[in-house]
Amino acid sequence: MEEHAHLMQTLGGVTLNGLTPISLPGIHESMEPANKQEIGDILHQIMAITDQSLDEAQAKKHGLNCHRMKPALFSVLCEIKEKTGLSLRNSQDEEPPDPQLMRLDNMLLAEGVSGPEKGGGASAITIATTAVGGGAENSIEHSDYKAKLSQIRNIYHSELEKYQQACEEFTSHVMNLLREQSRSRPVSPREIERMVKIIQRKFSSIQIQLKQSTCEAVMILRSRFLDARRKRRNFSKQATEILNEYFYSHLSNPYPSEEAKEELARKCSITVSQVILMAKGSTITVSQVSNWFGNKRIRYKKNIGKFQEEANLYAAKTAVTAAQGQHSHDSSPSAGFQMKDEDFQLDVSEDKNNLLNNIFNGSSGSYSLQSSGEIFTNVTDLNSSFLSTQDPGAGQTLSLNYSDGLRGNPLYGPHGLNGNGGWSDALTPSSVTSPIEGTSSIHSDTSN
DNA sequence: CATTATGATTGGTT
DNA sequence: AACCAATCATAATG
Repeated sequence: MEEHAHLMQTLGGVTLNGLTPISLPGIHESMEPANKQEIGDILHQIMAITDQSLDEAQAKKHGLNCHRMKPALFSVLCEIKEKTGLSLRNSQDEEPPDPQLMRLDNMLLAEGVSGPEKGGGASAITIATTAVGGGAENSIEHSDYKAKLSQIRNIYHSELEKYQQACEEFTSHVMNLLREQSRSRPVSPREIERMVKIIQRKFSSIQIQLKQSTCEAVMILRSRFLDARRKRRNFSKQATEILNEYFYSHLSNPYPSEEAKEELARKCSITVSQVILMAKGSTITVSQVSNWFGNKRIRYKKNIGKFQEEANLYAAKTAVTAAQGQHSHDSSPSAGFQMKDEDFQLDVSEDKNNLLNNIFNGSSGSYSLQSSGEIFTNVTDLNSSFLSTQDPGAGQTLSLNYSDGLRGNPLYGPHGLNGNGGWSDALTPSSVTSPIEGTSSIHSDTSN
């Protein structure tokens, strides 16, 4: 234990038995061999200090504090400190608001993560969603999104709180420590302040990390949900079935009214949820129906030939549906709902022949062509199909280029399609007679 | 991995 | 406001 005393004495930088208080720079110069040994001991003790228990250290500290020379030593320390001029003027580095942090903050605020409580939390999202579609129907995804977002929010807040608490704790701890130390060494309030600042900076960097990862999470969530509008999910088979049925049965005027759209949407959704997946939230909205018809119209018009098969299929299908009770499957192999492709092809060629005959024999068919324009288009169609004219580049709406002859059957051609790139406003009554309900008559025609 | 199909978006038109 | 035409982006397909 004497060694302790020794240590303390020498640690003060002064030899307590000497009267010269300050001899720091020249400590070795005045060293005698005996002292060397002493120094070695001291160093050894210093090295071993970490192995000492807290109590031991505390005791030592206490010993130091109670040392009679302590005030003198303290003043010496003050002096040294003054001299070294470590006046820490570098504490004026007022942190500039860090653009990155501001960016993060802004974003978190905008996303409703760091903003006010849950109520208006998803304001940005609400705007985004309502701007997209009908705004009402995508409430499923929306609520899902909201749930996930509030989850992120909660995590964020709890983490943030944790950090803040830890920071506070640590800061007060350090301050206490410094205050305690200020008894044995000079610690200016400014120094404490600086220390606190350093701590806070450290913690704020952790916070930035938190904010960053939160932002990331939100972004991911966003791209998962909101930008899922860009993410295309194919409609179910049944849904496209229904839509196609409507489209081809109203081929002369494929513009469903608002009510019709609603009904279609409903039907599609119901069918979907009933048959395939109730969960997936695969409900089809009115705007989706509108999109579908928009796409369909334009794509149909653009390349009618490509859709002939489909057209015939659905026409036949609706015909069959319409003529349910009848026994009209005498020669027609396409009586079933799911007819095979070859059967269908056969049917098509047969139809074509019929049509050819009808046209070239003076159009004595049972279906009445509406206008000269229709005849024109039909004939053109046939010609092009026979000549196998391949001009896919022609974007003109008038040139109805068929990709191959077989599909060129204009039987269910665009009766209402005029040459100007739009469906002529075929009125409903006419459509009732010929192209739509006419499909049933056509069917009887083909089966004859 | 290239191509096609298809739902969604955008910008302009009527 | 509905629609068209072009375009985007992704799913399905070969």
